[in-house]
Amino acid sequence: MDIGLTLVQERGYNGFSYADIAEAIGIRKASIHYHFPSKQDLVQAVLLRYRKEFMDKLQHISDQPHSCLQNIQLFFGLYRDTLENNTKLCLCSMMAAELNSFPPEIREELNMFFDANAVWLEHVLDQGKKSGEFTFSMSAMEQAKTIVAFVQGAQLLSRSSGDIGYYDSLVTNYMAILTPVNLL
Amino acid sequence: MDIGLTLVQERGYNGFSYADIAEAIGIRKASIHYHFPSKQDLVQAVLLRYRKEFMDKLQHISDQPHSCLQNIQLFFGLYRDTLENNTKLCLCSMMAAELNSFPPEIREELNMFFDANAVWLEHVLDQGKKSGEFTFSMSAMEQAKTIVAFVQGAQLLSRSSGDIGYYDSLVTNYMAILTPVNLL
DNA sequence: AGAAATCTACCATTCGGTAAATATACTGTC
DNA sequence: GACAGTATATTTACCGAATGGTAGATTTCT
Repeated sequence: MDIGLTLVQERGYNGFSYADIAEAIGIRKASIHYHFPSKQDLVQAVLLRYRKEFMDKLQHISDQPHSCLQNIQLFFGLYRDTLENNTKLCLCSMMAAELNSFPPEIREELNMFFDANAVWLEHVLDQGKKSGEFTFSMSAMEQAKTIVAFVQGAQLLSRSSGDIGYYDSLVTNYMAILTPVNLL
Repeated sequence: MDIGLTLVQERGYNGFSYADIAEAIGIRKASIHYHFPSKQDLVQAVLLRYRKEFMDKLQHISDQPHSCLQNIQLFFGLYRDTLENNTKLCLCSMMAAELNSFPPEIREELNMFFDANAVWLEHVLDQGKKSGEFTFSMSAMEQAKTIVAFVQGAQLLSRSSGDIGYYDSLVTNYMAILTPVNLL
């Protein structure tokens, strides 16, 4: 599953095969089919685990006594880590690009991931707005969704540019949008 | 090339084959290989044309006597059109997702597309800032790059959600970020 | 007649997937 | 602790279909 995850993030669902995983592990294709009968079973299991682990990471951030500003920065940091680790993309944006290769169940999984991101951000944004750390005119949920869209796009463009500094710059600029001028 | 473009936008580079195009046209595979010897030749030609046509559309917008606000809205409209047309993605974000399937030449083409988007936006933003239509603290180019990242992510998430209203909502919110409060 | 385009008929390779044999690991019994 | 029985896992050896691609004959257009 680790290797499957990496391969989807790097090449996409249609860009790797059972043979690739088998070779990476040093095992035979059929052994993988024993655990994951079809490729979609595999990717679904990987997706489920990915989403759970990502949610745990968000929860872990929430559990720490951070400021709202720090929380958002740590959120962007999670997506930066993915990019930093061999310039991978978020599994879910990768799979969202290949959406038409998947059945409805998997599509719903993807939307659950994006929604969960937005809900987590909503809380942080709501708190931060009250504390004066953030300024935005729309609702916290609307701002949250905008950030999710932004971070996915930022990751995509940064990888394409071949420079993680591109991501950092984009995030810095979005943080400037979010925070009151006098706090910069 | 039309069909090739559509197929990449809908399924991705690794999600279609020469046979798919042949069937759609009602022609044989070999006939396509006559015009485009390899699949990468095909996609490169499609990409080149796509970029050129998109630049023409941007130029056409610039040529009209629009306000800067209208220009940005028409920009978002171009990406909306793609989404509206059978929920396709921008060719370049689709290919950027599958970046590792392509040689450096194609990767550079993709970055040229994104850069050109940013440069076009930069002009509009710069003008709009001076006219008071837009408010942002960073440079026009930085805001432009942020918008490019945002619009790509917005398209991806909207298609995943299966609701073009998702895109509209995201764009509306980003426009609120860009424009002074009193002008809303 | 000559050029351009399309055709038929292939090719080797890879794809996801399966059946059946074999090997490995665990478990209760004496 | 040795042993048999049983699940678990991995293997070999396939399968049919699809992949990108090619050679050469044939058709179509100018």
